[in-house]
Amino acid sequence: MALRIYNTLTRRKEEFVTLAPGRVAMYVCGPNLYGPSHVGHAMSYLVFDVIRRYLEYRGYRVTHVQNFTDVEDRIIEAARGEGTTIQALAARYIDRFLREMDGLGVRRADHYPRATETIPQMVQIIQELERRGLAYAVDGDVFYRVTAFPGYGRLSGRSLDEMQAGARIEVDPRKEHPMDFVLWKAAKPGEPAWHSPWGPGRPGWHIECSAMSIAMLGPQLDIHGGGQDVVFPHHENEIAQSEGYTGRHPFVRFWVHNGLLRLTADEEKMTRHLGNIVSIREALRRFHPDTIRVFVLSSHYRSPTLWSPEALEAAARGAERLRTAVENADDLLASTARPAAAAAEMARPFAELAEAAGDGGAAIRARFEAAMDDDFNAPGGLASLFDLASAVNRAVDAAARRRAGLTEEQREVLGRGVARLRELGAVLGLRLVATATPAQAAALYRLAQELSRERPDLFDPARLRSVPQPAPEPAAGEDAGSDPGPSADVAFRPLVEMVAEGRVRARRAKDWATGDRVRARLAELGVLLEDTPDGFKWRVR
RNA sequence: GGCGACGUAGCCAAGUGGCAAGGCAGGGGUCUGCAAAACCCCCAUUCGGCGGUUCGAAUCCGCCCGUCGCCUCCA
Repeated sequence: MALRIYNTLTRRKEEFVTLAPGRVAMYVCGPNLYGPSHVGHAMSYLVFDVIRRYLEYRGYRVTHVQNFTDVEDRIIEAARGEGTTIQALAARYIDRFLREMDGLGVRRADHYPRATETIPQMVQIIQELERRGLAYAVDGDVFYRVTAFPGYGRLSGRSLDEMQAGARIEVDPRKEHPMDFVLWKAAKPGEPAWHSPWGPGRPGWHIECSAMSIAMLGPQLDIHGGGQDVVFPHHENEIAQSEGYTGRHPFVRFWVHNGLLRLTADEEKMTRHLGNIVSIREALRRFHPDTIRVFVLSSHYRSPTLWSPEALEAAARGAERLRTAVENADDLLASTARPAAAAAEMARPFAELAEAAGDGGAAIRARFEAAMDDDFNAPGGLASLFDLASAVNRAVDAAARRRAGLTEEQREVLGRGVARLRELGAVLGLRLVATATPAQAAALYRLAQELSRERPDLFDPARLRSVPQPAPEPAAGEDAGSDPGPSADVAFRPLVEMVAEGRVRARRAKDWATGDRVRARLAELGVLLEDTPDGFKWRVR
């Protein structure tokens, strides 16, 4: 079956055909670097990360370009407010942005062009537009002449007349038409400026994406992405600029726009100037990256979505379900203690798992691809993963009920099931590996200290001293701490094991009260201890 | 005001003509010292409302109600 993608330009799903066979040129509008990014940005970049991963899974070679807007009114304003330069401000937020993307598991783009590094190309484009009668200069400013570009308004589905009628802002009287937009701004005193044929100035916002995408990917793109809020005017203007300059049509084959995130039901979209945001850093402190992904992928990328505690909690439980299936299957595959048994009760779940994990028409892979081929229907793809996890769980459960080890064949089937779950999970960017947050590691260390002080007979103080102390928990406060991602695993494992083994000693002595108390304390930290016939198991929420 | 989306169980959410995926929550059971996880069973005769087209509609058409986006910086 062929991949179909909804194209904002045509308002239809269209079969995905690339300009060059097997290759995809994809440009995604990146952040303006005037401040920290929020989970609305994260949602957009997660969506395009999954699109990129799926295209690569489908065999395309994707060149993924994402820009950084590092000169713009707000950045200048923010830098001035902090008494720093736009360069220093941009450098700081780029560094932070990339760490946050890493924390979310967003794969890095192939190129991250920056507006300030593309000024000569912008000047060249503006000059050419001027030469072609598509732009005009007034007092050091240069405007785009929208009436000279026939297709203006097509992407956003509106006509110049409508927009003129609905205009709500004061129009610069120097503009020939109210919808003309600025390509180049004359510098005001004290502002960063570059030399140009029109005098010192800086680029307008829209021109940078035309210049950067043409410079990195050529005159035509396969996919250009962004949030639905940049359809107009940003992307509309990009078409006018790029096609006006290159004369090539279409500038973009597929315009892909994600729906916007809202913070609460009675508020509008999450946006920095309204202040109704949850920063990516804050989200990563509170949630496993898989939780954030499952949340985002639970609704279709074009639907508007609500960032709600209930939905995040459901996503956390869902991510945990997938992760637990992988962990439990791995544990069974790793254990060799029990004799293999090909019990009759085990035949059916293993046969069903074999089918689900295979490559036939009823297999999970086929369902996954059918969903993703239909305009990246990630909720459908995710649903198929849950069904695969259930099949894995049923096989593991059958073996557990028989208290049986696995035959070679069963081992092979289960191994294939888990491998498939990991493989398709990775296409959605899911790690399916538990990670603890720095806060959890710090709290666990305190618990271990407390226990070894109270009951040194059970919880060995010498052992605690041999465990590296985790980095202190970053203070609350937006800019505190430099690392947003979960990174505490090194110190975490020995700590959990030290505490859990002490609890084993207590339980061996039938001291259920101590055992239950320790389990409850760990649970408060998000560490779940489970007792199995083969000893304890633990996992992180 | 103009343009465009959307409205599916307690919550989140797929499904765009043939008897309503999946997740979370909830109820009952198996397992367990107690738990947890997992497994089994149950949980929308119904898809905002009213009409229409059709043998047949959540899915197509019309009207109404509600929500959201864009029209201005914005992922």
